[in-house]
Amino acid sequence: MVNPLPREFYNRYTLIVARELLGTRLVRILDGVRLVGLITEVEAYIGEEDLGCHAKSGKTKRNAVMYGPPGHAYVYFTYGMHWMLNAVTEQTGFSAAVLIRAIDPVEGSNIISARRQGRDTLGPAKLTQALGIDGALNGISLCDPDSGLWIEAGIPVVDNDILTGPRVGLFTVPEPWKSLPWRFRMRRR
DNA sequence: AGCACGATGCTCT
DNA sequence: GAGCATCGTGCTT
Repeated sequence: MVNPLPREFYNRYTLIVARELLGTRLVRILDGVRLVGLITEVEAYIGEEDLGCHAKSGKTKRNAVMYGPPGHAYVYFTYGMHWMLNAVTEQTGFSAAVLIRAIDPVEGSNIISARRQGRDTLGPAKLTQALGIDGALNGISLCDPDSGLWIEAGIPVVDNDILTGPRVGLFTVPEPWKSLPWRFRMRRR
């Protein structure tokens, strides 16, 4: 079954998309094998006004994908060794995205676990490493299965099972951006 | 369970 | 040259 969320899903206010991405299924075809994880934690990054967002200084070579159409993957490299996966949101020309921060493996768990050498997939760089996501996927469409990476509908998540809080790792970002509750995660069992 | 730290290289000023 | 939307290890409590 291959049924990616449609582009219109992503073409909405980023906080709505972020909230609704919780509980969806992140699907990766790696070496012909299907690896799937439930998305359990995300963060919203919204436009040039948001001083925590990569677009805060305008369009650059790195962040260009965020200015493009919604429903594409914005994958960037940081800390000298880590790849981060984002889903581009809102209309073309507006720079916004949702960072995928954690997944719960539900298909191909054995392979995911092996790729992680037994460690977890709760962290933005951990899940990209687990699923073999890197810069080669920057800019691909999340609405086209041929890309080898997409997001499908998953399980329903009620508000009561969601925790919000400030985004992680924005050490030098000024207020109020540093503390806005733009991180969403599913309550741990 | 929590904190400190080093790894490591790309991007933008 | 500074600054990173981080992770794993190793040490302390």
